[in-house]
Amino acid sequence: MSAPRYSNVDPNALAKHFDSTEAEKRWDAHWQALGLHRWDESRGRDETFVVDTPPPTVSGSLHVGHVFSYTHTDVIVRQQRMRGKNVFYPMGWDDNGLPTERRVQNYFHVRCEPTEPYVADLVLEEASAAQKKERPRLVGRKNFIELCHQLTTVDEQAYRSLFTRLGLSVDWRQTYETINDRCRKQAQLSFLDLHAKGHAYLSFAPTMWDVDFQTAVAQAEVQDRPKQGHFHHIEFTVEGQPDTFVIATTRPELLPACVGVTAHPSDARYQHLFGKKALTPLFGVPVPIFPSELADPEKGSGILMVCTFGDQTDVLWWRSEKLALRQILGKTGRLEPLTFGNEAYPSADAAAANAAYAELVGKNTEQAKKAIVELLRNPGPTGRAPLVKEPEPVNQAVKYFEKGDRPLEFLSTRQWFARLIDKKAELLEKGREIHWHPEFMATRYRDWTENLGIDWCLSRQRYFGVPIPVWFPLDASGKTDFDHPILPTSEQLPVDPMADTAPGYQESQRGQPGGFVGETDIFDTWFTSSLTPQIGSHWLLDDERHQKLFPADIRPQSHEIIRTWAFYTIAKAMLHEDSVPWHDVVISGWILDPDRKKMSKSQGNVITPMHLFDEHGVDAVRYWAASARLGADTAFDPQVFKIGRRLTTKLFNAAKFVLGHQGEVGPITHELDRAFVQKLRELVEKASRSYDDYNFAQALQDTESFFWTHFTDTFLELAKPRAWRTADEGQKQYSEAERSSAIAALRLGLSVLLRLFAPVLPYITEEIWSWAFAAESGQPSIHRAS
RNA sequence: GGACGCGUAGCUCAGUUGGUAGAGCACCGCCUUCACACGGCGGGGGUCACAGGUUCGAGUCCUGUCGCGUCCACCA
Repeated sequence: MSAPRYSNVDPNALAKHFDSTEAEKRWDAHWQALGLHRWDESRGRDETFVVDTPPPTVSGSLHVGHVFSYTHTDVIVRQQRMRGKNVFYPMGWDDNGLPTERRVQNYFHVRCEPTEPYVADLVLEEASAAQKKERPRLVGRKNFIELCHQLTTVDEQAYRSLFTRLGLSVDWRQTYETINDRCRKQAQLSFLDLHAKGHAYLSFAPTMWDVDFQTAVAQAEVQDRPKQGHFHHIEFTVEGQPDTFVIATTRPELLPACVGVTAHPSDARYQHLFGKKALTPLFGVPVPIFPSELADPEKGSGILMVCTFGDQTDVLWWRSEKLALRQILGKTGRLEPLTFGNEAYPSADAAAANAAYAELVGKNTEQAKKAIVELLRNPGPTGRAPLVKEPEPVNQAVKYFEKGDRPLEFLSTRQWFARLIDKKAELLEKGREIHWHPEFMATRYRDWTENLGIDWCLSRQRYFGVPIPVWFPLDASGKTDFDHPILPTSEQLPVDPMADTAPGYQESQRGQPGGFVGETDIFDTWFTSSLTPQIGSHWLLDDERHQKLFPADIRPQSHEIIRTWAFYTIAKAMLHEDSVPWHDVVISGWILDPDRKKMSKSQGNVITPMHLFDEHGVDAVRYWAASARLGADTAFDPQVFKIGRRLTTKLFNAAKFVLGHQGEVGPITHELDRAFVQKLRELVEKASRSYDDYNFAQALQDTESFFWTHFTDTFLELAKPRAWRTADEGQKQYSEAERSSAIAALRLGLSVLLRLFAPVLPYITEEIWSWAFAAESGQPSIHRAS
């Protein structure tokens, strides 16, 4: 048995300082040559670690928040790889949705018009200022998608170079764009599966509608914003009675859409009115007065009008009381032409009602509000003005589309939904099967799921996105038969029903009586995003691969999209395969600027990340990111980069010392050395436990603290005399055994600490590893050393 | 209005099952000794948001209050 060989370095041959930029390039190339980050598809599920990477929205803007959260994932991934796991770490680009749609429209000065035919050889450049003054060019959906590819390819490159520079150990062979053929196919397969299982349905029902984007929106895309409104106190009369009462409303313009009046059943002021009919002022429309527990006697006058539709509660009352549908608002948010005195809009005085409505028609809600207030100032049937006093300001919370500028309206439109309300119990159960990091984030999922009010509205009336793969037959009179949708086979996907012919028909039959029409709507972008685990695993396209990659191990994401991305992903996995999509969710916090505000582009406080790498070194930036606990918001603090930098420098210098000693390395026999090794062992156990719990911040802190306190400040100084083995001025002369024990302990300590630091500081640790340990261990990269 | 998180040194943050308050930065002083001045050694600095409670003992557990943040909430 030959003595093990040990490699040394000549400290004088090494650079005085660690050149991080040069090392980053060198080791990136090394890892690429080794294929270090590649997923090995031949290995089984149990030895594989699968990441459901968040596909960033490709819009060309990158900020330090990306650096922060993606580093968290990479630290976890690198640790798993060192544990011997076969890592599947893909990258997706989310180029499906409104941000891309807007950017492409702007850049090329085009508009998507699904009815436009496809132009095979369309070549467009960035539009000039002069071109942008003209009308935008109309292009078909397929051309629009191609333009999207053209533009996002550039953006993807920018993202990739940032992520590469950051040292993300992504397997770049596993990339996808959410709008590419395969993802569109998988989204449409998902729909076919939901439809076949009865989870997807078509409904003509009131849904939340954005009048600017002119599309339906889902509950998850809605946010409340404070808004100042005005209470308008309006007097109603009662049919066949002398009674009157006053309602308070912030939306007087919906008076023509009033279909009922309600108050709390125990409200003594109004009990005598229940069962009677009220007559609306100006329009003289008789509407039922009914009691409802949902009416709050404390709000306004305690009695209110129900309109189609002022808000979500109106929808509830409309359903439960089977009230009439009088929809005055059109999809553009303006009051549509209609006639009072017919069955839908009955009136005691049709002529007066139509005259009043003529003042409102064509106006938007704000304009109509002003106009109707003026009308209500005129004397009514009682001889008094229905507007009994001047409007009073009131603060209210109003629902907006998260990307919209005007309040949402409730319109009755045709939409596709996925059934979720009746599956809350199962959804909650799946949420409990998943481990949330930090744990309290599970509450957000639970609360959202428990309070879900409406099914998932899947359809959007937009142009760019994944088309809903459905056609409808037209009957002999040319009327659309929505009850018998025509679906493609899975082999035909992806399809665009506006461009592709319905199965069993000729293209010439499009729009003709007895022919067909294509569904114009596209999917909610979350419909595709909620499939990222299945997109990674090639669900329904490659069964063997799917078995090896699904469910995934971790889903990294931020907390504000628990109700959307996490929720819908859980819902999809449950509906499709009755499975969880992943076992663990790791939630990164936000980066706050020094004033504790969230960094965002719109607030102009974004710090672009690239220069941080040049200035501090990638390892130092990663150190900053990894110092933050999962779920905790962190202030942007350049001071922490400096600490990270100091750590890499110290590692560099300590390694120079430890590995600079020539000669044999003996067994660890000295008492001091054995004590050190014992402490080292305890550190490894503790840090490993932390890493296993995805608590890398704790592992880093413990390792760092040990490194400074026990290694450099204490043990290294204690071991120095023996390592040098000098006998200056009467000092003790150490034996060869004492010397070689010290060297062995120092090398062991360094090698262990390097490996504990490696997930966070991949470059400096790889650099030092290469000096000696790579040759000794036969493992050319520390990132595979266990 | 509800839920969740946070509140510890001037700043950024740790504080495991309760057991005498910690680190780094910043500040002050000393030291160029052969891994490192991108260092080392030493020092000052805190009513642990506030008020009660449990306990021999509370930064830690319980209750309440205040402040900050996030998410949610039926627009009268």
